[in-house]
Amino acid sequence: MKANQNQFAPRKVPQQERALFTVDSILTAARTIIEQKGYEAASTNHVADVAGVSIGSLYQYFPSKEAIVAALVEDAVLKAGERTRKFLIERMDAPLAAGIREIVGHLLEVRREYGLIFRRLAREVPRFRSISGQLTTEKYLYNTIHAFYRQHRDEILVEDLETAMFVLEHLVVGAIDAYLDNDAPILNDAELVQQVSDAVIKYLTK
Amino acid sequence: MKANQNQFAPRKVPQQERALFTVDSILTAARTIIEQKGYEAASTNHVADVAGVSIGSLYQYFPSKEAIVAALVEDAVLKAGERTRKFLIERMDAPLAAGIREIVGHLLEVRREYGLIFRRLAREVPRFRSISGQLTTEKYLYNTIHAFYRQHRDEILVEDLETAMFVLEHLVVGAIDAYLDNDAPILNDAELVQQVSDAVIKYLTK
DNA sequence: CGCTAATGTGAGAATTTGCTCACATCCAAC
DNA sequence: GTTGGATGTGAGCAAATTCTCACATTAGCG
Repeated sequence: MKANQNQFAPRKVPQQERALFTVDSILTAARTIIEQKGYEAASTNHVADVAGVSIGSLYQYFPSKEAIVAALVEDAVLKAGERTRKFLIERMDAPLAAGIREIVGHLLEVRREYGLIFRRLAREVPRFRSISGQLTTEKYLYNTIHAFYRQHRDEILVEDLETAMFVLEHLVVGAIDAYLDNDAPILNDAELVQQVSDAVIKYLTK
Repeated sequence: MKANQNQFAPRKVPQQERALFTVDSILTAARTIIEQKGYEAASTNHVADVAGVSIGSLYQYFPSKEAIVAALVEDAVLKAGERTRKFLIERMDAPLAAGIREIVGHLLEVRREYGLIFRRLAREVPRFRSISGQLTTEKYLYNTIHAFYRQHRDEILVEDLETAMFVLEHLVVGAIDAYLDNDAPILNDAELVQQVSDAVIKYLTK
């Protein structure tokens, strides 16, 4: 029995170029619709319509609606994760305060680009909460950030670094997401990064 | 023309006691289902079923599925808001640090009780984002919290209090919501309140 | 009791959803 | 050019969903 066949695995791997284009159109359409109107609005027929392909083509490559979403999440997690990982490694030797400011700024960028997918899908669809809960950029990068903090362990006054990291992670992401969600923000990117970084730095070192 | 008739307004106001009970059953059922299985699972038939009333009764009092949800949101906003407002007024003269710790603790309680409704509905259903975006407990209480901070203006080093409040609000709520969402938290209530309060206090006063 | 309005019922109409399948078209290799 | 597999199509099925409506039941009141 092939019980191990991932239920989200693509049905067919595109081999010709036009097939690749089809798959890409579907993913892009799905992402656009979900970002703009939410998961509910992303019916398979609508996705196929926006993608400019027939519903049949859609089901040729994706076994179910959820498989499309799973592909989106996976893509976002991988890309955002990899990008942040590289960024962090480059900054590994930066001074604590400057490093934190850069990291927060970078996180804002990444959340702006991929955040909607994470937020919408991870929270709207309970089913995906577990996926992104385990794979969310932050957890994926736990080790890297942990390493950065350990690098500056002597400057950090907080006793329990693990607990602090949990709080910090959600403090930062919470503020960034709220800022991005806000239609009429009372501050701009630079100010947000400044304030959030300040809070993090003070929390860790004072 | 009655164009101003709220699209979420109840169709009929219950007058007899059994009708009140019916309405209440519907709201309770809807709330339970949404909290446990999310918005998608709360089909009108299912809600009526769980409530123990017929689908016809449901539509006698609520013009649409969204009207039920709107009623839930409104109720949560009002109750949570009023509760927090009273709490804050009582604490208005508390010392800054102690006051903040109590406020964060209170916010954790309130979010635990009503947060699922806010989070699920506000984020899952784009349509309700605007409602709760304007009515969310925090904004509703903006003035009260602002007054508390002004009470301690001399201890607070942050220059722009409005900006700081925006950041703080989402910092705190972000961390609390993440904590409540987390299935296997690495800290407990007291520790969370302690850490979050610490961050707030340091951010404001150092 | 008898009457009326309030309340409750649930089959099913109308629509939407995810998804299939029989068929048409395209491409690459010989 | 022919052939076979890869790709694309869209009518339409089955199930689910929102909501209506004609009717049944109940409560309150003279």
